[in-house]
Amino acid sequence: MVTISDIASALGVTPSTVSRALAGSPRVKAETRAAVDEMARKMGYERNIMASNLRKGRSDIVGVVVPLINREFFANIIGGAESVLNAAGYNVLICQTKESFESEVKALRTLRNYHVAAIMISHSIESENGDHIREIIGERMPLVQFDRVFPDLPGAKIVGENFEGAYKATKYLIEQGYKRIGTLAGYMTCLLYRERLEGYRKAIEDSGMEYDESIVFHDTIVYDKGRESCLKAIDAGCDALYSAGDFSALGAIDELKLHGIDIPSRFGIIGTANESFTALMTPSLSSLGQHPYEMGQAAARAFLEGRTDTEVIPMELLLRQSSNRNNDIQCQK
Amino acid sequence: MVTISDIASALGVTPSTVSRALAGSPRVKAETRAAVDEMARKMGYERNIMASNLRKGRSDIVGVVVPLINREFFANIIGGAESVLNAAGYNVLICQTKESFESEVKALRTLRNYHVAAIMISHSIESENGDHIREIIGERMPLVQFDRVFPDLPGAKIVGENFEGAYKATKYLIEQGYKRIGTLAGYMTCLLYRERLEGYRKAIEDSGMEYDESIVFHDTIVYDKGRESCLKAIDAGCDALYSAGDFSALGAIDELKLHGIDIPSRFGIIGTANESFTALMTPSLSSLGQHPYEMGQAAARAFLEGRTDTEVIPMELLLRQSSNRNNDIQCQK
DNA sequence: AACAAATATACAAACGTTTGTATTATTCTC
DNA sequence: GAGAATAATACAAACGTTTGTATATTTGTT
Repeated sequence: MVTISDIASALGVTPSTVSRALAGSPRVKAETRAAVDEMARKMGYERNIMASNLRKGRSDIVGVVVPLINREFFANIIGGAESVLNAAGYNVLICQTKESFESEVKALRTLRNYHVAAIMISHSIESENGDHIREIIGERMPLVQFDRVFPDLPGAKIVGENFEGAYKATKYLIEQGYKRIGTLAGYMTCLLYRERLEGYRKAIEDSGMEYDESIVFHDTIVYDKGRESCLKAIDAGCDALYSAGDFSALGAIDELKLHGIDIPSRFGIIGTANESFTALMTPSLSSLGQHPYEMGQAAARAFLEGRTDTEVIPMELLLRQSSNRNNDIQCQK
Repeated sequence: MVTISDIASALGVTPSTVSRALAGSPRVKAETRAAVDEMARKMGYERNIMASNLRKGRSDIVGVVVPLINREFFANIIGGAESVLNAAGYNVLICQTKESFESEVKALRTLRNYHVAAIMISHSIESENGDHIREIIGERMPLVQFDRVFPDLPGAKIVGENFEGAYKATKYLIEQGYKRIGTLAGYMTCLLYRERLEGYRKAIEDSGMEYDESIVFHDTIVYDKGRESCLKAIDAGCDALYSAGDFSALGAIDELKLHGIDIPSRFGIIGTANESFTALMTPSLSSLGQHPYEMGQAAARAFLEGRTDTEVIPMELLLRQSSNRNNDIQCQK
């Protein structure tokens, strides 16, 4: 590996001059800089980032911790964050926790050992509070939380418009004439699911219906749970569901198909997250879309600008067949 | 930040002893080691990986370069690689090229500057050969290529069973009684698409059909191209397509629906990659499934074991509705 | 008890940068 | 052309580890 010292001795100058030349410092003469650049190119020099970071006492790595990397939602968040961070000269180290608390602790430790420039995290389902995060990253490391956030932690937060979104989705089901609307509500340890549930509740109550605990299905976010809870919902006389996730909505649809219950004429359903399969299935699944790419960008910008406020990213109700009882919309992709 | 020197002075020993104690070296007395561990824990010490790596002249980061992170196929490869690498004490730095040659060069440079332990790459579509890879990473950096590989580069290669897979898929369409089978063939700059095309060709010729260039559609791997080429295929009298990708197959299906051509009775289609939407759409799309998770694991193991051979991962034909003309299979998920 | 062998720790250099300070070379002013 | 001001470069320490060698301590042998 060729170092700045190699370049320095090749040119008969000192490493410090080479370092400054490569950094474009005005303290080195233009012709010297040119000579250094030329020699660096010729010798195939590439700066050792570790050494550089060590000396500078900082890193150009931003650590991103997500529950699952193969969820489109998170993959797109990472993509958005990456685009902004790369442009600002940062690299992204991705850790996935697979929804495990233990993995999350391990990931945070690793990132801390790298002395990363910042940590961006969406916590795992198993994490009930942010104590471990606070404890591991300390006071000085910039922290940005996105999507799943612990409100009591310091630092910026980028969240979806969960309350309003769930309100809109539920309201829409009501307007379509569905009479008994349940919800697949997700994990109550996560603020965002609590908010969605509140939005659902408000919509129900605002339209004079009764909020009925017996058709609120908790912890329902994966496919199997969706099927299971849908069966209970059918038995409880529901004719619609607002699901706080797309995968549970998918399970519900398969369960409905199994029972020969037509969607959307006899049963309506709206999911959340706008995973790409929602548009492709039959019937296509209406979904409360997030904007993950923008969310990732916002998280990155919050770090770059040193902000510590909470930013709310709008959610958009994407209407497809699964909730189109009155057949009054053109189905979009 | 607390360093080994802090621990050392707190205990009245030298940093070297602390370093050895923490590394579990037999050169330090058991009680000293215990004291050091205790003090490290008490002071909240975490090793500075940058300094460690710099001194040791090596890194515990493995760089993974993929075209797109939000493709399930690649996300699962990353997941597989990560599981093996994490267990071996490595961390994974992910770069996505978005199919751009320029980004690929930049990513490789970055990883080289980090002096990563190894580079695992699936090259972008724009990369026509591996010269830039060879040039940037030099002789000494371990290289593992997966899925999209340049055969002339040194190092391990993990590839799908492309020829056999495409052969199987095409053969199956023939056995279902389709008479004029075209192919959405992908990019001929990629070896894997050339191999799939060869498999298709062999299957066609083996069954006494004529290999017809006019129904081989190149560069067809994204949705829009799939639609476009499918239209041409219809005009050319095709009644089936083997698509080297799932997204192009999806486009084709939408085009067929638009023309009211029933699938699978009047037109059969099989895609490749087993993206999860294939099982969810209607009609569900038969697909030549890869095993990306296993592929990622294999790539990681090839690096860990220092292998430089080529490993072939089987492909599995997943039969669903889109090719089920004779209605002779139970549709699986 | 004296010496060798072993064990345990200390010393110091090194990894490749960056950067504050010191030194030398150049330009300007009168 | 002497002195001041400025520009350009050199020197050296530092970032936090690791590790080869040297030193000090303990143990074992006769």
